[in-house]
Amino acid sequence: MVLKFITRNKQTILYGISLALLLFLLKWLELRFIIIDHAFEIYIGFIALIFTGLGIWLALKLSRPRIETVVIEKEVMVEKSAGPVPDLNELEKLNLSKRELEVLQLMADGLSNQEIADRLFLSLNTIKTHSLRLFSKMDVERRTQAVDKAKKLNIIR
Amino acid sequence: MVLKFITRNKQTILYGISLALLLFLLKWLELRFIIIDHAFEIYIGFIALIFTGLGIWLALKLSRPRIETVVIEKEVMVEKSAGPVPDLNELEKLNLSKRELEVLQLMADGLSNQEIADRLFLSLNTIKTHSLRLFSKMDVERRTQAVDKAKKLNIIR
DNA sequence: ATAAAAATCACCCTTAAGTATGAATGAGGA
DNA sequence: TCCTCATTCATACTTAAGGGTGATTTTTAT
Repeated sequence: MVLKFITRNKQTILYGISLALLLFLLKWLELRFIIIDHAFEIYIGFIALIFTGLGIWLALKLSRPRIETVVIEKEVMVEKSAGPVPDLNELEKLNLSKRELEVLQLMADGLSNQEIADRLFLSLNTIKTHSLRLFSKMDVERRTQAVDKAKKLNIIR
Repeated sequence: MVLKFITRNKQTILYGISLALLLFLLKWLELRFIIIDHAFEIYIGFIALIFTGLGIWLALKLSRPRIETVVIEKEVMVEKSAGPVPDLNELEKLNLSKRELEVLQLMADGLSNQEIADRLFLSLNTIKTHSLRLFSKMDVERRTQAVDKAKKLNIIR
Protein backbone atom coordinates (compact mmCIF):
# COMPACT_ATOMS: atom_id res chain seq x y z
CA MET A 1 0.00 0.00 0.00
CA VAL A 2 2.60 2.50 1.15
CA LEU A 3 5.10 1.08 -1.28
CA LYS A 4 2.67 1.48 -4.12
CA PHE A 5 2.08 5.06 -3.13
CA ILE A 6 5.80 5.67 -3.15
CA THR A 7 6.38 4.18 -6.55
CA ARG A 8 3.47 6.00 -8.09
CA ASN A 9 4.51 9.34 -6.71
CA LYS A 10 8.23 8.82 -7.06
CA GLN A 11 8.82 12.02 -8.91
CA THR A 12 6.78 14.13 -6.58
CA ILE A 13 8.58 12.68 -3.60
CA LEU A 14 11.89 13.35 -5.29
CA TYR A 15 10.75 16.89 -5.84
CA GLY A 16 9.96 17.19 -2.16
CA ILE A 17 13.34 15.83 -1.20
CA SER A 18 15.14 18.15 -3.54
CA LEU A 19 13.13 21.02 -2.14
CA ALA A 20 14.25 20.07 1.33
CA LEU A 21 17.84 19.89 0.17
CA LEU A 22 17.51 23.28 -1.44
CA LEU A 23 16.14 24.76 1.75
CA PHE A 24 19.13 23.36 3.58
CA LEU A 25 21.34 24.92 0.94
CA LEU A 26 19.59 28.19 1.46
CA LYS A 27 20.07 27.85 5.18
CA TRP A 28 23.74 27.23 4.65
CA LEU A 29 24.02 30.24 2.38
CA GLU A 30 22.22 32.29 4.97
CA LEU A 31 24.88 31.46 7.50
CA ARG A 32 27.57 32.20 5.01
CA PHE A 33 26.29 35.63 4.17
CA ILE A 34 25.21 36.29 7.70
CA ILE A 35 21.84 37.48 6.66
CA ILE A 36 19.65 36.14 9.30
CA ASP A 37 16.07 36.03 10.43
CA HIS A 38 15.20 32.38 10.90
CA ALA A 39 11.52 32.87 11.22
CA PHE A 40 11.34 34.69 7.95
CA GLU A 41 13.10 31.98 5.98
CA ILE A 42 11.02 29.23 7.44
CA TYR A 43 7.92 31.24 6.86
CA ILE A 44 8.80 31.76 3.24
CA GLY A 45 9.59 28.10 2.78
CA PHE A 46 6.29 27.22 4.35
CA ILE A 47 4.44 29.57 2.07
CA ALA A 48 6.27 28.16 -0.91
CA LEU A 49 5.36 24.60 0.00
CA ILE A 50 1.76 25.40 0.69
CA PHE A 51 1.25 27.29 -2.49
CA THR A 52 3.05 24.69 -4.53
CA GLY A 53 0.63 22.18 -3.12
CA LEU A 54 -2.21 24.53 -3.89
CA GLY A 55 -1.00 24.83 -7.43
CA ILE A 56 -0.80 21.09 -7.84
CA TRP A 57 -4.24 20.66 -6.38
CA LEU A 58 -5.62 23.37 -8.59
CA ALA A 59 -4.09 21.89 -11.68
CA LEU A 60 -5.36 18.42 -10.94
CA LYS A 61 -8.82 19.71 -10.12
CA LEU A 62 -9.19 22.12 -12.96
CA SER A 63 -7.31 20.52 -15.81
CA ARG A 64 -9.64 18.92 -18.25
CA PRO A 65 -8.61 15.44 -19.27
CA ARG A 66 -7.02 15.23 -22.68
CA ILE A 67 -9.50 13.67 -25.03
CA GLU A 68 -8.20 11.32 -27.60
CA THR A 69 -10.60 11.00 -30.45
CA VAL A 70 -10.64 7.77 -32.31
CA VAL A 71 -12.21 8.10 -35.70
CA ILE A 72 -13.64 4.96 -37.09
CA GLU A 73 -14.27 5.25 -40.76
CA LYS A 74 -17.32 3.41 -41.85
CA GLU A 75 -16.94 2.55 -45.48
CA VAL A 76 -19.90 3.00 -47.77
CA MET A 77 -19.83 1.56 -51.23
CA VAL A 78 -20.64 4.04 -53.94
CA GLU A 79 -20.61 3.83 -57.69
CA LYS A 80 -17.46 5.14 -59.21
CA SER A 81 -18.40 8.63 -60.23
CA ALA A 82 -18.11 10.55 -63.48
CA GLY A 83 -19.25 7.66 -65.61
CA PRO A 84 -16.93 5.72 -67.86
CA VAL A 85 -14.16 7.99 -69.03
CA PRO A 86 -13.64 11.72 -68.75
CA ASP A 87 -10.38 10.92 -70.45
CA LEU A 88 -10.33 12.45 -73.86
CA ASN A 89 -11.67 15.84 -73.01
CA GLU A 90 -9.29 16.39 -70.17
CA LEU A 91 -6.44 14.95 -72.12
CA GLU A 92 -6.96 17.30 -75.03
CA LYS A 93 -7.23 20.24 -72.74
CA LEU A 94 -3.78 19.47 -71.41
CA ASN A 95 -2.50 19.17 -74.97
CA LEU A 96 0.14 16.62 -74.14
CA SER A 97 2.25 15.15 -76.92
CA LYS A 98 2.66 11.42 -77.46
CA ARG A 99 6.07 11.35 -75.87
CA GLU A 100 4.98 13.34 -72.89
CA LEU A 101 2.13 10.96 -72.25
CA GLU A 102 4.49 8.02 -72.60
CA VAL A 103 6.86 9.54 -70.10
CA LEU A 104 3.98 10.30 -67.76
CA GLN A 105 2.80 6.71 -67.87
CA LEU A 106 6.26 5.39 -67.09
CA MET A 107 6.58 7.87 -64.26
CA ALA A 108 3.32 6.53 -62.87
CA ASP A 109 4.85 3.05 -62.97
CA GLY A 110 7.51 4.28 -60.60
CA LEU A 111 10.40 4.47 -63.01
CA SER A 112 13.22 6.95 -62.55
CA ASN A 113 14.18 9.35 -65.31
CA GLN A 114 17.19 7.20 -66.13
CA GLU A 115 15.06 4.09 -66.38
CA ILE A 116 12.59 5.86 -68.63
CA ALA A 117 15.47 7.03 -70.81
CA ASP A 118 16.78 3.48 -71.10
CA ARG A 119 13.34 2.10 -71.81
CA LEU A 120 12.68 4.57 -74.63
CA PHE A 121 16.27 4.61 -75.92
CA LEU A 122 16.56 8.29 -75.21
CA SER A 123 18.95 10.53 -73.38
CA LEU A 124 18.39 11.38 -69.74
CA ASN A 125 18.33 15.04 -70.74
CA THR A 126 15.55 14.38 -73.15
CA ILE A 127 13.45 12.82 -70.46
CA LYS A 128 14.11 15.82 -68.31
CA THR A 129 12.91 18.23 -70.97
CA HIS A 130 9.84 16.12 -71.61
CA SER A 131 9.04 15.96 -67.95
CA LEU A 132 9.50 19.71 -67.56
CA ARG A 133 7.14 20.47 -70.43
CA LEU A 134 4.80 17.92 -68.93
CA PHE A 135 4.84 19.54 -65.50
CA SER A 136 4.34 22.90 -67.08
CA LYS A 137 1.35 21.76 -69.11
CA MET A 138 -0.20 19.96 -66.17
CA ASP A 139 0.55 22.84 -63.87
CA VAL A 140 2.40 20.79 -61.28
CA GLU A 141 5.88 20.84 -59.81
CA ARG A 142 6.73 17.23 -59.11
CA ARG A 143 6.35 13.87 -60.80
CA THR A 144 4.31 12.62 -57.86
CA GLN A 145 1.83 15.44 -58.30
CA ALA A 146 1.69 14.81 -62.03
CA VAL A 147 0.95 11.13 -61.48
CA ASP A 148 -1.69 11.86 -58.88
CA LYS A 149 -3.42 14.39 -61.09
CA ALA A 150 -3.21 12.18 -64.16
CA LYS A 151 -4.81 9.29 -62.31
CA LYS A 152 -7.57 11.47 -60.99
CA LEU A 153 -8.27 12.67 -64.52
CA ASN A 154 -8.13 9.09 -65.77
CA ILE A 155 -5.70 9.97 -68.51
CA ILE A 156 -3.44 7.10 -67.49
CA ARG A 157 -4.11 3.67 -66.06
CA MET B 1 26.56 4.96 -13.75
CA VAL B 2 26.34 8.58 -12.75
CA LEU B 3 25.37 9.48 -16.27
CA LYS B 4 22.60 6.95 -16.22
CA PHE B 5 21.27 8.41 -13.00
CA ILE B 6 21.31 11.85 -14.53
CA THR B 7 19.46 10.85 -17.66
CA ARG B 8 16.89 8.88 -15.73
CA ASN B 9 16.14 11.68 -13.33
CA LYS B 10 16.58 14.47 -15.79
CA GLN B 11 13.19 16.01 -15.11
CA THR B 12 13.54 15.99 -11.38
CA ILE B 13 16.97 17.50 -11.61
CA LEU B 14 15.69 20.21 -13.90
CA TYR B 15 12.93 20.98 -11.45
CA GLY B 16 15.50 21.20 -8.69
CA ILE B 17 17.67 23.54 -10.67
CA SER B 18 14.84 25.83 -11.66
CA LEU B 19 13.64 25.85 -8.09
CA ALA B 20 17.09 26.80 -6.93
CA LEU B 21 17.18 29.67 -9.41
CA LEU B 22 13.81 30.78 -8.18
CA LEU B 23 14.92 30.76 -4.58
CA PHE B 24 17.99 32.76 -5.45
CA LEU B 25 15.76 35.26 -7.21
CA LEU B 26 13.61 35.49 -4.12
CA LYS B 27 16.63 35.93 -1.93
CA TRP B 28 17.77 38.77 -4.10
CA LEU B 29 14.32 40.31 -4.06
CA GLU B 30 14.27 39.94 -0.32
CA LEU B 31 17.38 42.05 0.00
CA ARG B 32 15.88 44.61 -2.32
CA PHE B 33 12.61 44.80 -0.49
CA ILE B 34 14.17 44.90 2.91
CA ILE B 35 15.99 47.96 1.81
CA ILE B 36 12.84 49.45 0.38
CA ASP B 37 11.04 48.33 3.51
CA HIS B 38 7.45 47.36 4.29
CA ALA B 39 6.75 45.60 1.07
CA PHE B 40 6.20 42.39 2.97
CA GLU B 41 2.72 41.69 1.74
CA ILE B 42 3.73 42.21 -1.85
CA TYR B 43 6.64 39.89 -1.37
CA ILE B 44 4.48 37.16 0.08
CA GLY B 45 1.93 37.59 -2.66
CA PHE B 46 4.68 37.31 -5.19
CA ILE B 47 5.91 34.09 -3.67
CA ALA B 48 2.44 32.69 -3.48
CA LEU B 49 1.82 33.44 -7.12
CA ILE B 50 5.11 32.01 -8.29
CA PHE B 51 4.79 28.82 -6.30
CA THR B 52 1.20 28.33 -7.28
CA GLY B 53 2.33 28.58 -10.86
CA LEU B 54 5.14 26.18 -10.14
CA GLY B 55 2.69 23.76 -8.61
CA ILE B 56 0.39 23.94 -11.58
CA TRP B 57 3.28 23.44 -13.92
CA LEU B 58 4.52 20.49 -11.91
CA ALA B 59 1.12 18.88 -11.81
CA LEU B 60 0.63 19.28 -15.53
CA LYS B 61 4.08 17.88 -16.20
CA LEU B 62 3.88 14.96 -13.84
CA SER B 63 0.31 13.85 -14.09
CA ARG B 64 -0.40 11.44 -16.87
CA PRO B 65 -3.35 12.75 -18.80
CA ARG B 66 -6.54 10.83 -18.47
CA ILE B 67 -7.57 9.67 -21.86
CA GLU B 68 -11.14 9.53 -22.88
CA THR B 69 -11.88 7.67 -26.03
CA VAL B 70 -14.61 9.06 -28.18
CA VAL B 71 -15.68 6.99 -31.09
CA ILE B 72 -16.98 8.90 -34.05
CA GLU B 73 -18.40 7.10 -36.98
CA LYS B 74 -17.56 8.76 -40.21
CA GLU B 75 -18.93 7.73 -43.52
CA VAL B 76 -16.50 7.69 -46.37
CA MET B 77 -17.20 7.29 -50.00
CA VAL B 78 -15.29 4.50 -51.57
CA GLU B 79 -15.07 3.40 -55.14
CA LYS B 80 -17.00 0.25 -55.72
CA SER B 81 -14.42 -1.28 -58.01
CA ALA B 82 -10.97 -2.47 -56.99
CA GLY B 83 -12.12 -6.04 -56.94
CA PRO B 84 -12.06 -8.20 -53.86
CA VAL B 85 -10.01 -5.79 -51.78
CA PRO B 86 -6.72 -7.44 -50.83
CA ASP B 87 -6.26 -4.57 -48.39
CA LEU B 88 -5.87 -5.85 -44.89
CA ASN B 89 -3.89 -8.95 -45.56
CA GLU B 90 -1.34 -7.21 -47.70
CA LEU B 91 -1.22 -4.28 -45.34
CA GLU B 92 -0.46 -6.48 -42.37
CA LYS B 93 2.16 -8.36 -44.31
CA LEU B 94 3.99 -5.12 -44.91
CA ASN B 95 3.76 -4.33 -41.20
CA LEU B 96 3.66 -0.58 -41.67
CA SER B 97 3.23 1.67 -38.68
CA LYS B 98 0.58 4.36 -38.47
CA ARG B 99 3.00 7.11 -39.26
CA GLU B 100 4.51 5.29 -42.18
CA LEU B 101 1.08 4.77 -43.67
CA GLU B 102 0.27 8.43 -43.13
CA VAL B 103 3.45 9.48 -44.89
CA LEU B 104 2.74 7.06 -47.70
CA GLN B 105 -0.71 8.52 -48.21
CA LEU B 106 0.62 12.05 -48.34
CA MET B 107 3.31 10.96 -50.78
CA ALA B 108 0.57 9.54 -52.96
CA ASP B 109 -1.11 12.93 -52.88
CA GLY B 110 2.00 14.36 -54.47
CA LEU B 111 3.40 16.17 -51.47
CA SER B 112 7.14 16.70 -51.06
CA ASN B 113 8.91 15.57 -47.92
CA GLN B 114 9.01 19.15 -46.69
CA GLU B 115 5.30 19.59 -47.24
CA ILE B 116 4.58 16.34 -45.41
CA ALA B 117 6.75 17.50 -42.55
CA ASP B 118 4.85 20.78 -42.34
CA ARG B 119 1.52 19.02 -42.56
CA LEU B 120 2.31 16.63 -39.72
CA PHE B 121 4.26 19.16 -37.66
CA LEU B 122 7.38 17.04 -37.90
CA SER B 123 10.97 17.56 -38.89
CA LEU B 124 12.09 16.95 -42.43
CA ASN B 125 14.54 14.40 -41.08
CA THR B 126 11.74 12.50 -39.44
CA ILE B 127 9.88 12.24 -42.70
CA LYS B 128 13.02 10.99 -44.33
CA THR B 129 13.50 8.25 -41.78
CA HIS B 130 9.86 7.27 -42.03
CA SER B 131 10.06 7.12 -45.79
CA LEU B 132 13.26 5.09 -45.70
CA ARG B 133 11.71 2.51 -43.38
CA LEU B 134 8.68 2.56 -45.61
CA PHE B 135 10.70 1.88 -48.75
CA SER B 136 12.56 -0.84 -46.97
CA LYS B 137 9.38 -2.53 -45.79
CA MET B 138 7.73 -2.22 -49.18
CA ASP B 139 10.89 -3.29 -50.93
CA VAL B 140 11.07 -0.30 -53.25
CA GLU B 141 13.60 2.42 -53.90
CA ARG B 142 11.57 5.48 -54.78
CA ARG B 143 8.44 7.22 -53.57
CA THR B 144 6.87 6.80 -56.98
CA GLN B 145 7.35 3.05 -56.80
CA ALA B 146 5.98 2.98 -53.29
CA VAL B 147 2.87 4.88 -54.34
CA ASP B 148 2.35 2.69 -57.39
CA LYS B 149 2.68 -0.49 -55.37
CA ALA B 150 0.48 0.78 -52.58
CA LYS B 151 -2.27 1.68 -55.01
CA LYS B 152 -2.06 -1.68 -56.67
CA LEU B 153 -2.37 -3.38 -53.29
CA ASN B 154 -5.23 -1.04 -52.39
CA ILE B 155 -3.65 -0.09 -49.12
CA ILE B 156 -4.19 3.59 -49.90
CA ARG B 157 -6.88 5.45 -51.73
C1' DA C 1 10.11 -3.11 -14.14
C1' DT C 2 12.27 -3.93 -18.21
C1' DA C 3 12.67 -5.02 -22.76
C1' DA C 4 11.06 -4.10 -27.44
C1' DA C 5 9.01 -1.31 -30.85
C1' DA C 6 7.64 3.08 -32.59
C1' DA C 7 8.56 7.77 -33.22
C1' DT C 8 11.37 11.67 -33.28
C1' DC C 9 15.46 14.29 -34.82
C1' DA C 10 20.34 15.22 -36.27
C1' DC C 11 24.45 15.08 -39.38
C1' DC C 12 26.60 13.90 -43.38
C1' DC C 13 27.00 12.33 -47.81
C1' DT C 14 25.55 10.74 -52.63
C1' DT C 15 22.42 10.65 -56.28
C1' DA C 16 18.24 11.94 -58.63
C1' DA C 17 15.06 15.45 -59.80
C1' DG C 18 13.96 19.76 -61.22
C1' DT C 19 15.25 24.59 -63.61
C1' DA C 20 16.96 27.54 -67.16
C1' DT C 21 18.72 28.18 -71.53
C1' DG C 22 20.12 27.12 -75.98
C1' DA C 23 20.20 24.57 -80.11
C1' DA C 24 19.83 21.02 -83.96
C1' DT C 25 16.69 18.16 -86.69
C1' DG C 26 12.71 16.54 -89.08
C1' DA C 27 7.72 16.27 -90.15
C1' DG C 28 3.76 18.63 -91.59
C1' DG C 29 0.81 22.70 -92.45
C1' DA C 30 0.10 27.36 -94.47
C1' DT D 1 9.11 27.20 -99.55
C1' DC D 2 8.79 28.80 -95.03
C1' DC D 3 7.29 28.40 -90.60
C1' DT D 4 5.80 25.92 -86.59
C1' DC D 5 6.07 22.41 -83.46
C1' DA D 6 7.54 18.13 -81.65
C1' DT D 7 11.55 15.79 -80.58
C1' DT D 8 16.01 15.31 -79.40
C1' DC D 9 20.18 16.51 -76.73
C1' DA D 10 23.58 19.45 -74.10
C1' DT D 11 25.57 22.20 -70.23
C1' DA D 12 25.26 24.14 -65.88
C1' DC D 13 23.04 25.00 -61.76
C1' DT D 14 19.90 24.43 -57.54
C1' DT D 15 17.06 21.75 -54.77
C1' DA D 16 14.97 17.51 -53.26
C1' DA D 17 15.29 12.72 -52.42
C1' DG D 18 17.63 8.77 -50.88
C1' DG D 19 20.78 6.45 -47.69
C1' DG D 20 23.57 5.39 -43.42
C1' DT D 21 24.36 5.93 -38.61
C1' DG D 22 23.36 7.13 -34.06
C1' DA D 23 20.74 9.11 -30.26
C1' DT D 24 16.68 10.25 -27.40
C1' DT D 25 12.06 9.77 -26.13
C1' DT D 26 7.58 7.70 -25.96
C1' DT D 27 4.62 3.86 -26.20
C1' DT D 28 3.57 -0.76 -25.75
C1' DA D 29 3.92 -5.33 -24.33
C1' DT D 30 5.75 -8.85 -21.39
